[in-house]
Amino acid sequence: MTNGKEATLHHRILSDIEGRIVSGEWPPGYRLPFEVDLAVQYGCSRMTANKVLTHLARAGLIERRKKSGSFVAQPATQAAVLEIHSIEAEVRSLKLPYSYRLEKRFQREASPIDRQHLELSGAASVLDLVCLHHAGERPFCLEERLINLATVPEATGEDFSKSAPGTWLISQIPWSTAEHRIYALSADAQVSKTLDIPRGAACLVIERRTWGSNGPVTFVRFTYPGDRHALVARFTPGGES
Amino acid sequence: MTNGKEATLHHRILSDIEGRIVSGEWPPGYRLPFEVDLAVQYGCSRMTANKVLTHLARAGLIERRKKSGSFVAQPATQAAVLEIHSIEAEVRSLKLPYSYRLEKRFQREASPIDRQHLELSGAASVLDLVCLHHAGERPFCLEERLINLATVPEATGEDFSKSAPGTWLISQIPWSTAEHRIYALSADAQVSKTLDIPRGAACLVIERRTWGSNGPVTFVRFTYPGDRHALVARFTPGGES
DNA sequence: CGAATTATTATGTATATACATGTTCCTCCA
DNA sequence: TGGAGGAACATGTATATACATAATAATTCG
Repeated sequence: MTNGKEATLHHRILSDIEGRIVSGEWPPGYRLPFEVDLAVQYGCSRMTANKVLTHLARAGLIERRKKSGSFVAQPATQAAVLEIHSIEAEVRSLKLPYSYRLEKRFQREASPIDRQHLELSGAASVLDLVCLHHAGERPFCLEERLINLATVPEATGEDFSKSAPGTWLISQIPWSTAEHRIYALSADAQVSKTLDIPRGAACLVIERRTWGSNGPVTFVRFTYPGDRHALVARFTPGGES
Repeated sequence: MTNGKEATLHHRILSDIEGRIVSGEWPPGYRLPFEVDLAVQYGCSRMTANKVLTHLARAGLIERRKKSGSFVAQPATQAAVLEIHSIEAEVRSLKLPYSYRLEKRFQREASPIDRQHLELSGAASVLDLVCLHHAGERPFCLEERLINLATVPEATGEDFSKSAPGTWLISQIPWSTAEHRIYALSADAQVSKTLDIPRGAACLVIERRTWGSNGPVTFVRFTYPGDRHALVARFTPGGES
């Protein structure tokens, strides 16, 4: 990862061009040399140059147009990568003992609000869970979750009293599409009591909607005491780390 | 973009394999067929199969090990992509009139706190800006910014009274690395007055540190009234949109 | 029997080649 | 003059080939 030096031709050319772009030597809109010219310049075949340019295009650094050539792209919207770990991992990275408790567990027909959260159109059964994650003695995060039993019927047989539903779900639906909404909220009576924070204290709320290949899987809202937690997102031009 | 159908061999193979992985047919840890076998199976050359697997590896769906083969990866940490637009674009997407006002502008030697924010070790001059972004009549976002004059000396000549420093900086340093910290905070006296919200109201705070190829560029803190703003982040297994 | 050596295997990188495809530009003819 | 048609061009995709590299399996020898 420290990347002592990947001395392949591919990497050399790639990082050279990348360097020229991020340094501003080749500003947005600049037309870079044609594939054949790059090939001559770096003493490689066109295929290799093509691969590098394809790579850069996929990374969003350049745009390619037939006949016209390849151009340095305009960095339109900053796209930062938000890594979302499991809560247990988060707590442990703070070097605090982690514990988990299931507060409530209902199985019921989806209410209109449930259907809205899960983006369901018709009737469906859902599992409604409320869990509390602790870091040491103090509550760390409140988790309110809906599981769509149409796509994850196996959830009926799980009681989630010992381990959090998030980790169990990943074993069931390993690869899923997700959409997150992040906002701030003042703790109401319920939240302030559950999280043991003053009423009105700022909380960071993360809502996540998850889809598998068979449709909506789960909706979850994490509520964190705002002064005890922060999300971190990163962006590097080339991608990679 | 709607992707009517990219009927290239590459795309066919790619989406086929991707489908098997996200559907769970090939679960995490599963060893997929060797390149030569895939080549036979799809009636293509090994080079083409290799390209597809390389693509999948870059997208993080598989891991490759020499001699052993390629394996479906464990989706360790959910990595969602957070698209951060300019504030003007944000406001306009809400169909509200946007306006901008510069509140303060200082040039000074970096204080210890400035240096900490910009991750500077030695002495340096900085530009300290406070701006207010409005949506319609109401304050939408408070921007507190430090600009490192060592890397962006041109900023001295800009007064930022008409347009926000963010957009100007992008024209100076188009490609930059950035790190974001997102958290919730209760409005103190200062913030509540500036944003015209009750004291103690929850705010969403986004701090961004930016580096160019010549070092630290800027540090900025955006403070949003929490009930009026949310961030959205997405994740799709293959990447792409 | 066990350690060192060698062979095998699958991926990694690079090249030369071929043809397809979408643009642009130029030419030629009505 | 203007527009249809085609040549030129740059990228896109695919193949066959070659050799490098890393990891494992097999073999050899002290």
